[in-house]
Amino acid sequence: MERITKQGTAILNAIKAAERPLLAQEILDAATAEAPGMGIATVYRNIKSLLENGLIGTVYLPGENPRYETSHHHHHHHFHCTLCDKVYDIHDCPGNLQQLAPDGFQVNSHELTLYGSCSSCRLSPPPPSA
Amino acid sequence: MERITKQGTAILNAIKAAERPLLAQEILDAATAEAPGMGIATVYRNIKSLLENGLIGTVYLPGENPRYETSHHHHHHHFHCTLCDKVYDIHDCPGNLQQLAPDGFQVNSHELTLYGSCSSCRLSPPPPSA
DNA sequence: ACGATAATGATAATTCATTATCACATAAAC
DNA sequence: GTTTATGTGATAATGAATTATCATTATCGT
Repeated sequence: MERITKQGTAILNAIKAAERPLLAQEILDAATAEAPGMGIATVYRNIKSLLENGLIGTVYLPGENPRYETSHHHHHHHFHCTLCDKVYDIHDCPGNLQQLAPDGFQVNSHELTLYGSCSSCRLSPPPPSA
Repeated sequence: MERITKQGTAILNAIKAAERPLLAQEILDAATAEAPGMGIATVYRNIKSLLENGLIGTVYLPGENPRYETSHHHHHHHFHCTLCDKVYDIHDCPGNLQQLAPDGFQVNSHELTLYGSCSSCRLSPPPPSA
């Protein structure tokens, strides 16, 4: 990916604008608004390139496909809205959790996912089967 | 799965004895000791049945295939040893995490995974590429 | 022990996300 | 504007986990 294309630009713009981790399909949906007609293969090609360049990072949540967001260099967690399925960044952290582990176990890092309803869904819930 | 078979018994025994969540392949490995020659299809068939009967539950960790453990009816978390890749139950919990979410977000539940080295790996580390 | 039928083992098929292929379009260097 | 090679779009292929198929085996009520 050495050349600047409107598809590549749209993909990076979409990821940056979202300010939350997006699935490959969500990236396609968002970027298509700026570059109509683009395909999912282009999304995967650009994701791969952006990951290699360190511009974006991968977010894994339990039982879900990977999501991608702009590289944050600070520790953070995620909130998964069970109504709209959007995932938001949480910039707070419970801190050191060494205390939770049994004796003899050393905790080096942790991943935390919160589940519930996001602000916009609490104001106007999405239709049940959407 | 209405009949009692030595394969089915071996599978449930393996899951119970482990006292930690196992991958389908780990269940096969463990159950094969009690019922030699069994295949992975039998493991999946029995997992499905045990899930339907509520005897076991599914554990999803970020970026990993599902694991299975005996149904606990209490809230708990998991510790993933990055040296041996075993996953252990953690029976402690940081408690209510509503405070971490932004205003307007409601937290209903959470998932926490701790990463580090388990007690047995700290005593005798496994070979690097195992 | 017999018979009906559910479970198994081996393997093919499926599913679904991701990657490769290739003809065509299009950046960018000249 | 022309040239050259990279990027794209459409789609086939791949990889890996899971499920279906089917002939055979084994459970269990009789």
